[in-house]
Amino acid sequence: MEKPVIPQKSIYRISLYGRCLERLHENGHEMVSSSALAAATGVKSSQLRRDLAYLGTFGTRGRGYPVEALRKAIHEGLGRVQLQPVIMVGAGNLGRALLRYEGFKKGGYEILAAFDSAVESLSGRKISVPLYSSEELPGFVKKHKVQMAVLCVPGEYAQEAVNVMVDAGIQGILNFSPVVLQVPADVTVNNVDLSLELENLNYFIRKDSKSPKKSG
Amino acid sequence: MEKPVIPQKSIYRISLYGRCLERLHENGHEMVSSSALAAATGVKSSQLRRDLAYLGTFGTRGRGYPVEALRKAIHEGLGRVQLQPVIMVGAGNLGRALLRYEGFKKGGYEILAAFDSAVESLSGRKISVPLYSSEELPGFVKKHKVQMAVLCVPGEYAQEAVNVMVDAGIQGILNFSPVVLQVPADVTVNNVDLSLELENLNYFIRKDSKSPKKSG
DNA sequence: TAGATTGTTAATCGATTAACAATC
DNA sequence: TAGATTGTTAATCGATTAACAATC
Repeated sequence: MEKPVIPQKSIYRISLYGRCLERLHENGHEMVSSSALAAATGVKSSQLRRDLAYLGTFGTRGRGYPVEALRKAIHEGLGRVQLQPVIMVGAGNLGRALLRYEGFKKGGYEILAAFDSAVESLSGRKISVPLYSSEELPGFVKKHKVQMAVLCVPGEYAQEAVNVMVDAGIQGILNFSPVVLQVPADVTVNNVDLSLELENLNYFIRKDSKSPKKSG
Repeated sequence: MEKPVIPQKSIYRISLYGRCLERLHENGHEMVSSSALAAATGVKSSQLRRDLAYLGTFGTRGRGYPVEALRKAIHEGLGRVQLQPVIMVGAGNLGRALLRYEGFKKGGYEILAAFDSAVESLSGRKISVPLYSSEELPGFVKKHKVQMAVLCVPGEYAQEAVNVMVDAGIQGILNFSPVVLQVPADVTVNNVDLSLELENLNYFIRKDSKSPKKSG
């Protein structure tokens, strides 16, 4: 038995189970069956059980899963820490917007600072975190041992910014720039491409009925 | 030969090819090989050729693909229109942020209006599009024949909002609320779950080497 | 013609699902 | 015990890739 490599899609779903278990816990539920939890997250119960099997065995046959214990096991299995530091690279419209978004903090992610190549032009804007010039990025990342970054720079500067970030030690990048990034194999990039999502929706609307399903 | 059902993942990649072809066209390239285009978008050349095969045959053996003709064929194949109207539902931090994001317009998507349940509390904010109360949504959607919406309301109101939107005739929803939405089979939902993305990154950083790849 | 590159098939790989023995 | 539900295997499905004949 080696540590299993968990597929990325399973990781997404497992996060979803975790979130759902938080709700169940708040509502006072102590046990939940795979079919109930699966229904709440929109997956098949067999898929849920298989996903959980990557992390271990937590259920009781005939009974289901203990809500709170499973929630904890999932958080542990996903390697969640109390507060994971993150930097924002690019403080244009989208970057500043995301800084104001509360959702990150809830999940345990704190945006420590933002970096932009044109700090002076942003002096009028109120930003909730310290704003630094791009040159200070490597020093900051090393000093605060930041491993994750959100990238919101215009496409033409994205690769350049990534090279600097990776050199500085960033290992995970949530990329909002509409560009395919080149990174070493030990760096993870997750892309959120808003135009692509709209384009995709546009294709599938009116194609009605038998369209292949997914969940992003 | 029936119209083929194109998998969603292929649609994403085909959009990417289209974007890359625009750049090649601007740079004066007239022909491009599957391997060059594939390299530029980070896929295997055989996958690219297979993706294109869903739309038709556009290449010349021994030569490659004509850049401009392929670009046009892709836009047509994806059913792109000059200006697709979209509404924003929810004008909180994230919603207002996305309104300011320029990227949508470039792709041919125009956000016509925003809707929020607490219009009065937003009177101080400068918003680039008309802001209406939620009650006006159904009328607006029908009047302007809007088919697509971006959803940015807090999780607890999301399903309720979706029910109204679907009733009004919305067929495609880009969902930023961290909730699994229930919709009829003829409505398409694409989820962008920012916390989930960070959680996912967090799992894969430091798991280094052999992590399974994807591109979102 | 010889070299290059497509379009397409067949082989491979991985992910989902149904099914059921184990067992509470 | 009888009924319920897990954990896991085997079957199915779909997507990726290698390979190559077709052909410019």
